[in-house]
Order: sequence, then structure tokens, then C-alpha cells
Amino acid sequence: MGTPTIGGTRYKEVKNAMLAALSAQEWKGGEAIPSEKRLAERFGVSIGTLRKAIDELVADNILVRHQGLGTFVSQHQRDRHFFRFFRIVRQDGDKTYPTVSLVSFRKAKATREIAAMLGTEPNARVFTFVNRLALHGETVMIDNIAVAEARFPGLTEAALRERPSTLYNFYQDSFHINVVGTEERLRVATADDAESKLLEVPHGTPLLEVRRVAYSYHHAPVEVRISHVNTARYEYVGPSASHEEPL
Amino acid sequence: MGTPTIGGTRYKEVKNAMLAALSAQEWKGGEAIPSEKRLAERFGVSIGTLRKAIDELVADNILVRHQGLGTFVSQHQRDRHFFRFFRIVRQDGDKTYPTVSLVSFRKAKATREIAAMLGTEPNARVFTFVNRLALHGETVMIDNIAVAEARFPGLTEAALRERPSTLYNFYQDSFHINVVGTEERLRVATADDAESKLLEVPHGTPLLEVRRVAYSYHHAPVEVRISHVNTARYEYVGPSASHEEPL
DNA sequence: AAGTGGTCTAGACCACTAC
DNA sequence: TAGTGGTCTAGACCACTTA
Repeated sequence: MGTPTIGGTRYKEVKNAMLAALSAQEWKGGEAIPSEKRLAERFGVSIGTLRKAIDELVADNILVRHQGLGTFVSQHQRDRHFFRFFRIVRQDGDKTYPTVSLVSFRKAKATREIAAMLGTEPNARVFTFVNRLALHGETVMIDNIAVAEARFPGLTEAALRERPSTLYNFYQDSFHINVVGTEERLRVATADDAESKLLEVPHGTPLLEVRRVAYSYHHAPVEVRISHVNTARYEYVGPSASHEEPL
Repeated sequence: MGTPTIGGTRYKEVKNAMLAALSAQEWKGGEAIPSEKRLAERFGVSIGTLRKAIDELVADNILVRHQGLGTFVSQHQRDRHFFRFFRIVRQDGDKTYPTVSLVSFRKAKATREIAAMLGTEPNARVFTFVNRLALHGETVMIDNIAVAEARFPGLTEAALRERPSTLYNFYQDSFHINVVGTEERLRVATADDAESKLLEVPHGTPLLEVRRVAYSYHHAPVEVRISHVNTARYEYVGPSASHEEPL
């Protein structure tokens, strides 16, 4: 193979070559990639080795296999792994999809903090917008979101408002950016004026703050999101740290 | 093989047989299991198939491989995956091991809620104890812990106090119980009288509440823990939802 | 040097999906 | 029926650890 990246082993080389192809949008979100046999020939490895590379990409949630159908570039929402990124559930455990509405949208310069998290230069231009999320008809969560203008050229309030699906799906379809992972930090914060109105709680009510950075391939930062959650009736589901299937 | 559990495929059967051997304490925490060659012969499968079973057990954090040395039953603390279970870090990202001190210990009947989480019958006898955790010399977190008496026969305050290592390591060494996964729910709570004294904050100060159930093999509940964290200078690190290694 | 896990091969057969 | 991924084999050679 062309060894686009030097990896210690054959299958890592194959994995990196496939990540490169994904970054170059040779295969786009939702599309099927070539069959294992064809890819094995293309990269000059046996099917077993090719499978090991794909195994890791599947473990990373970058690809999805469907027996008898093919292997596909992960798509958000449609793949029902929506709740991997949306972790707020009712305290009785009930999971529902949130109703999202856009509260504000503007262009701005990144604060030092946001720039650092986005990995851009300080003062880079960013789009910032605020979403209100409701569950069971009740506003539960306010998201403050920032993305780099350079990565989302031509993003408009109208496009955001009219997106047919989830935000990460919109990033994928309209900007060919695949969110494949996130990192989150949680702490307690309090409701400011705007939030107390939207959430219908008194000013200063303690809220759960979730600071998230979303990443694409190669851990490249895509989006920064600071969420404030009213946990009176809802809560955040943390990591499960085990994948053992029930018998 | 003896098919102790019916699994659709050979490697799942092998995996279940190995889980059974682990539950039966044939291989104990920290010990090496037999070599791949020997295990392949024992279960009557090829090495490749045996490896696939072990692959999953490693992915579940139940086994750990060391090239040239062997495959071992996961040990807490010693394996440095301590921070998989301890998720509180300073807001600047600094990670340190907590200093733990036992505040109280007693036998009691489980509340309905605790019994449900522990999977015991209502009113089952439990041990409940409280730990105070300090980071950088500052008390940051109070843990309220409950375990079933039936699973921890003869547990005493002295044994707890004198344990040489982490709690989960103590469970492993003294009761042969391996914690392999957790589930956590987070919300905002407030400091009660006892907590406000220990954490040196005013009564009613909002705290981050983490409700955790720890599981052993086959998702069997082992321990329930309700933690209250002062997030003024510390925070909770959430799931990362991606395992892609940096290049 | 001997023993371990890590990688890799070149197939085989099965189960599922679409036509 | 043809094409796909899912499982499985029976080896080979390499890299690492211990002695």
C-alpha cells in the first residue's frame, strides 16, 4: 500500500489509510464503503488483516457493519445512537428525543477559553448560538454552542433553523464533518437571567453544567458546547464503563 | 467444550466458559490465566477463536494482556485504571489520588431504593458507610456507600479502615468480588448538615450528586454509592465516547 | 533460549440481504 | 442466486519478557 501514514503494523496502516479516505470524503456519511474483499486487494493485505482495521473503526463508532448489506460510514440519528451524545433522561429512566428550538444566533470572536477548546487561534471568528431543549413539553436544558467559522463556511441562522434532523447530522450532511467522539466535564452552575426565564426557574437556581468538546477524525475539535440542565426532574447518565452483554 | 452456557457462536461459548471460571474463582484477581495455546486446547477451538473470546474480555476490562508475560485477571489500582472509576479532577485538569477517611460505619436494613439498586430483596441487611475524600488537602467529596451483607460476610469497620489499597481492590482481595463496570446518574443536590461540616461549606450549598451502581461479572450489582461533590474547584470527567488513539 | 502474546495469512463455510 | 459480512481454522513469524 501507499503508506500514507507510518504505523507500526499493517492493520494500523490500513486503518490510517481508511481514516485518510474518510477525511478526504472519498466515502461520505451514510454511504457504504467497498467490500472487504475489494479493500483487502486495494491495500494488499489479507481479509483477516483488513477486518482487524475495520474492527477498530467500528469500535471507534466511525463505521457500522450490517451483515449481508455492507459496511457504512456512521450516520447520526438514523443509527439510533443518538443517546450516545444526548445523555439527559427523566429521573425514572424514561428516554425521549428532545424538542429543540433556536433562541439566538450570531457571529463573534472566540473568547480565549473557547478558542483554546476549539483549537483555533485566539480571536478566531466563530458562530455562537443558543438552543433550548424540551423534554415531555418542559424546557430542561439550554445549550450554548460555538463552532469555528473556518470549518462551517456560510453557516446561517436560516439553515440551522431549517435543518431536518439533529445538529450532528446537519454538520455531516451540510459540511461533511463527522462527529465521532466527545469529551465532557461536569460541575454545578447557577441560572443567569436569560436561563432563568427560559427554564422558568428563579435567578440563581443551581443547574448542572456540562462542558463538551465534540471531535471529528484524528481528535480534531469541531464544536464547543456549554449546557445548563435543570435536574429537578431529569438527570445526566454517565459512562457505563463496561460493555458486557446480558445473557 | 462443556458448553456451560449456550452461546450462538464458538467464541461466545468460550467467553462464557471463561466468565464462569472467573466467577468460580478458578483464576483470581491479579493472577495470570493459562496461555492461549493451553486454553485453546482446553476449549477445543483454534487459537484465533480463543483470542477473539479473550479480545472481548479485554474490551470489557475483565482481563489484561501483557505481551511476553501472559494474560491477567484485571486488578484495580495496580493497573492504573483507577481513574476509570474515580472521575473527579481539578478544574485545570490535574489528576491526583484522593486521600480517603472513613467517617462512619454501621449495619442497617436497606431502604427500598437501595434494595432495588442492589437487586436484593426489600429490607435485606446491608452495610452502609461514609467516606470523606480529599484532593490536594481539601475535602471535596462525601461518599455514602451501601453493600449487601450477604455478599460481604463478616465485613467490619476495622477491616475497612485498615485496608491497604483502594476499596475495589479490597473487595477483590478480601471477598473475591471483581468490580468490572459502573453505571452513574448525575444531578444537583444540596449539602445537608453533616456534609456542610465535612466539606466546610454552608448548609444548602449546591453539590454535584453522583449515584453509582457498581457491577461484577454478568452485570450483578455489588455496591451502591451516592457521592456529593463540591465543584467549586473540581469537576467530573464524563464519558469520552471515542477510543481513537492520537497519531 | 524458551515461553508468552501480537500480527498476519489464505483460505473455508455460514447467515443475512437483495434481486 | 449472487454478494455481503460473521465466524473459524491451522498454521507462520515477530516482539517482548524472564532467566
